[in-house]
Amino acid sequence: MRQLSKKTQYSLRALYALTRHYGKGPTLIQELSETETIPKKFLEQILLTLKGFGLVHSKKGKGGGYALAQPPKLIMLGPVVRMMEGPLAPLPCASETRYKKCDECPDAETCATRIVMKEVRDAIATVLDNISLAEACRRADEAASKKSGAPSYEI
Amino acid sequence: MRQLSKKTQYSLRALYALTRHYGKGPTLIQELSETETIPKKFLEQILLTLKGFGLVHSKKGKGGGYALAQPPKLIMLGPVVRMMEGPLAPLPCASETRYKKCDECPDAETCATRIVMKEVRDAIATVLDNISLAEACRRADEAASKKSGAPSYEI
DNA sequence: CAGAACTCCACTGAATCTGTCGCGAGTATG
DNA sequence: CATACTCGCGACAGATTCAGTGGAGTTCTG
Repeated sequence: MRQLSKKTQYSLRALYALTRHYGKGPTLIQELSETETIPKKFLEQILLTLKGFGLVHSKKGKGGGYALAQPPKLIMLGPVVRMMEGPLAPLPCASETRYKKCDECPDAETCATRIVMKEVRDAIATVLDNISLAEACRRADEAASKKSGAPSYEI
Repeated sequence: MRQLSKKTQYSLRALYALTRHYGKGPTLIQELSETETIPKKFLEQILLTLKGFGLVHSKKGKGGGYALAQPPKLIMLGPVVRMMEGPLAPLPCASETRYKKCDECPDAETCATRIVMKEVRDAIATVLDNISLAEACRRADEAASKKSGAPSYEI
């Protein structure tokens, strides 16, 4: 399947950073850009998009910056990926959220490709719609602590 | 996730057609192109690629054409998609078959994105590596007979 | 008001996708 | 051998998308 775009990768990385910073006030684009090594202007664009979807909110002026609009437990990865990449399904005609008839096959119901890709979509959605930002960060921390041998720490 | 390319869609359609024709001698590019409405020259290119991977074989001259190189039961969709699209994983660093370190994250083992996308990859692979061409065609036929047998809603 | 920070829109260079063109090469048949 | 029939192969081109840049503008705090 095709790679996730940089935009999505950066989005996720930025959101993880915001998750770790949740409850501690807004974070500067500048800061996110540096800690996550994301081109600043590109990140700006991305955060703007995320804001458009209501995932984060921003504050202008001194003391401003970006913060998650909801607790990280409530933000699932599925919607985030959908925002940046479009439907999860490998084909529009296999999408649940944004179905679009494909002009190729005369009959969608009996199209073998569609049937299979619908299953793929469901598999992907099951994973992404059941992991929250908080959970993803927790797993990363878990992996880190397992690696270093040190006990875990909570979010 | 990003859409399947036309190339992959056409590949699958062509392979389904060859599956249905399996054991009945070679099929002409011309014929495949017409019945599946795929641009002929493009299809030619695609079949050549598939041949390169050993999935089909061809015969030139009169009475020539293309045919599956193996029984359709033995050809899984996973490898086909991998041939045309590259790794199934949404990120190279989450790929099993073609792992490639991503330059972004300093530590692959504790990268949250990678951990999640590895799960996505596994989910996709589970679906695609367990459905053969034969099985996919069977399901489509099943859907077709169910449709004609039990009256359902028309589009 | 000054300055910090986000907002918005346009633009560009590179890559990839989706084909198309033309001729060449191999094979069967009479 | 001649001929018709098929695939083989390399180059090329238009459209679209990606990834990133630039610059002017707006809003908020002190």
